[in-house]
Amino acid sequence: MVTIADVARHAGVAPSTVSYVLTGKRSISPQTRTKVRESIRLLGYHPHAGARALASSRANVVALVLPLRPGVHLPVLMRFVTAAVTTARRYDMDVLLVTADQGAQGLRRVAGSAQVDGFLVMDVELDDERVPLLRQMAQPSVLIGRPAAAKGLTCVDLDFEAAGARCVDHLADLGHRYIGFLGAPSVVYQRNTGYAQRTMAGFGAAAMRRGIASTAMPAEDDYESVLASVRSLLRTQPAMTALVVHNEAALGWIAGSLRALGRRVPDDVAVVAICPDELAEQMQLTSVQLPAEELGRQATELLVARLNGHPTAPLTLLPPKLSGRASTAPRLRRA
Amino acid sequence: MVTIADVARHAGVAPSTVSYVLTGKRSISPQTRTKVRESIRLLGYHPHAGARALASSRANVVALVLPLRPGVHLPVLMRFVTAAVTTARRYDMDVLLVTADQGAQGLRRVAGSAQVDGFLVMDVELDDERVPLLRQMAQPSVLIGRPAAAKGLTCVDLDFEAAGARCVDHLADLGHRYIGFLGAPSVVYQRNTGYAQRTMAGFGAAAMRRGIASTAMPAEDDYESVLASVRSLLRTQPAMTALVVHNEAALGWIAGSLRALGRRVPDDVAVVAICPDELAEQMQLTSVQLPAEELGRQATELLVARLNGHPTAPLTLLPPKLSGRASTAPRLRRA
DNA sequence: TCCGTGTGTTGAAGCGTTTCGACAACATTA
DNA sequence: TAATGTTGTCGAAACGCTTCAACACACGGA
Repeated sequence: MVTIADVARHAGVAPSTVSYVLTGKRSISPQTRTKVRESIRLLGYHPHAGARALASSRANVVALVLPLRPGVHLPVLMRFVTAAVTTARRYDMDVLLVTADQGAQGLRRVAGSAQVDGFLVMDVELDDERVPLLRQMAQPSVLIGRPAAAKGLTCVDLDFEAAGARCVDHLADLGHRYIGFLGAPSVVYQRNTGYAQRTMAGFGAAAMRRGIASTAMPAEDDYESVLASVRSLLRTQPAMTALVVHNEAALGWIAGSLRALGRRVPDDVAVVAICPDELAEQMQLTSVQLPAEELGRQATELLVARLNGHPTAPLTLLPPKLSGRASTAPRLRRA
Repeated sequence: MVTIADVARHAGVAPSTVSYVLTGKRSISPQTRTKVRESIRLLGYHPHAGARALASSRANVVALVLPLRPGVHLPVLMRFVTAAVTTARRYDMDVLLVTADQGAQGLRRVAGSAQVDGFLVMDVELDDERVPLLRQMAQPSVLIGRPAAAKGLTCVDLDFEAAGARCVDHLADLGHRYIGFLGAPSVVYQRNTGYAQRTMAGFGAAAMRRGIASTAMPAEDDYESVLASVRSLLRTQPAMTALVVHNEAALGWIAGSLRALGRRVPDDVAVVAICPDELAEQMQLTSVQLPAEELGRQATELLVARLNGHPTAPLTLLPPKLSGRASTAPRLRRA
């Protein structure tokens, strides 16, 4: 293995000088710098990560804590992962994978052994067992999602309340007066999942604000129950001309269910989804995006900032973005 | 930070003794061992990963090189990842994520800095640019899939030839004499993708062996072209009573296409898929499993074996397993 | 009694970095 | 001219662990 001493000898300088060239923590004359750089290139030198970690107490690795439990939408997850890895690499950091099944136990181990400098935690629940642990750890962490007690933590999330409201506003602007909401499976609400409840709340409040009648139903993820939920919505509110859907698994059956009940999209019923843009694009649905990449990138950047001692806002909420597509397109001229 | 010296002092022994208790590389008396263990617990000691890596030249981390490019089936990928992480943890190793977009460059960096002890490489192509690099690296690697030049490498793969053959045998045993094969999109074959070609080869050879007429078509992943492919198969071979499908994206449209062409599954046409078991279960298709977990586990175990200096077979082929389901179920009594 | 043998423990020397204080050499100011 | 910065480089001391050679001790056999 090529060591820093080899490089130093080859370049005719002291090892510390090589180190300073590498880290840039002291000024080095241009001549020396290029000389050292050349030696590094020639010898194919790579600093030993362990030695570096030991001496600097910085591993240049962040832990990515992934759920991997049933019910997570994998395409979204992977986009997040990609974004996190890419962003981390931009700051010369690597990513260590910690799966959630290792639990708090795993976090403690990884943190205790100084293997990582910080944590990126995905899929946080409202009262997550890991949250108290994260708070008392030496390493900083950034959470995707918002636990109930977010005090002292850094969180990144889509502003789901605003997302719910944005759907209503869009539809209201198009002239709709009776709007339905098709939500996640009811277990999700029972579990006290933050984003689902926040979306509902935002939707409801916006509807009230705009003087619009709203009706909401949960939906399971098979065709039969989607159909049942939609039927129930239409029965409750026969004048309904628009539907907001916050349920990725149900999306595929919405159009079919409506058609089965004699309504066409978008002529009889407009549809707005809250889902990854890719999915909406594929089905040509107007949608509020679930910006996985953006969340991943921002979370990683916040973590890096904290690692460098910069203060960060405790909560970063991404504003929702709506993309108009065919499922609400030609509604401007309605009564 | 609690160091090994703190533990040693607390337990009244030398630091080296603590180290030996931890690693088990020398015999330690039961009394001393429990005493040390107790101190470790009490003080909450975790060995510093960097220091350990430096001293032992073992990082206890394996790199997982993931594709993350379009076209990979994510559910399968994630199952593989989970299996790899879980298995690695069983051997006290962690997993560093390296995405393929970092390319050979990334491999070199990670390897050079001694950050990892070995590589787990997924989604290997027939002539992969990383293969020559892997061969000359100090750290061992295990590949999922088989490059053309596998010499000097350790590979794990499903025996796709046998999988193709297994489908034919199953159908032949049920009495089918005219069988169709619906493959991946044609680009996949153009790309020289190993598993696709091997499956085809196995299918064809088995059909010849059993004296069965076979017809094959590629299929793109939208409904229209699946329908077109199926129609083309039926036109070429009107007596066809069974179909082998090696195309995950097409699976959802098979039954529909057949119905559109006036054939019911399984009464008129039996269907066997080659895909993850979960998918097949969901659609009630007889299938040859794509054992993601098993591949991940085996690959990791092979890597660990190599790390410990044990010799390993250059190629591990998992035998295909067929699960009978409704799509071929009641065919035993056919003419 | 002395010698080998085996078992359990220790001290010290690394492992390859970073970083701190020191120190020349030179530039700036009083 | 002397005092005071500045800039670029160096030497050496950490960092926390593993591991090797060495040692103390108890044991059974000659």
